[in-house]
Amino acid sequence: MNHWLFKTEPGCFSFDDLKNRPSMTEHWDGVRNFQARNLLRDEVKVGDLVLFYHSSIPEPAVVGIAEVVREGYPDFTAMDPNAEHFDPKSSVENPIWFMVDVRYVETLPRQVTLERIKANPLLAAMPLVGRSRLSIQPVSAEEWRIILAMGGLEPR
DNA sequence: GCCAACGTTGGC
DNA sequence: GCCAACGTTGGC
Repeated sequence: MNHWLFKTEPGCFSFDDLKNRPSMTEHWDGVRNFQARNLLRDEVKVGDLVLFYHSSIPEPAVVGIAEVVREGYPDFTAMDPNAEHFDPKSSVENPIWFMVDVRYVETLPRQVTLERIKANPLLAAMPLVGRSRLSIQPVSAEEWRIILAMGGLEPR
């Protein structure tokens, strides 16, 4: 079982949006970066746990945990001319972009802000800290444990 | 709103 | 295959 960090702009799609879905699940669509695509297509598996990160806001932070409930399948929004992230090069025969489905698991009692993450030397290796713009990032078992503890949760 | 980082595109 | 131009991300 692997751990991940998924970035989203809460104005676009937030952790509360996920929680408030009747099924508490949602497609993670719209990823249009090859490195992130490769992770979604090949590495992210059912049962993997995800740190849900809010970016592009005054206080960027990890706000909760989600679980992968469906793995790597073609992102159909890439084939929809009316969708925001339509890509004419993608087709049913040759899908370029992939997505997974995630389900709400738990809200962190205390948000783990980027500021706190940067202040912790044990988290210095996270791509998040190094100005990476990667929207799907691997998280080590130790980083996972530390961030949950910083968020006020027991290890899981 | 600025700007640094960095991924993508396209001319050669 | 190089690299300059360009576009996007995302913290500040």
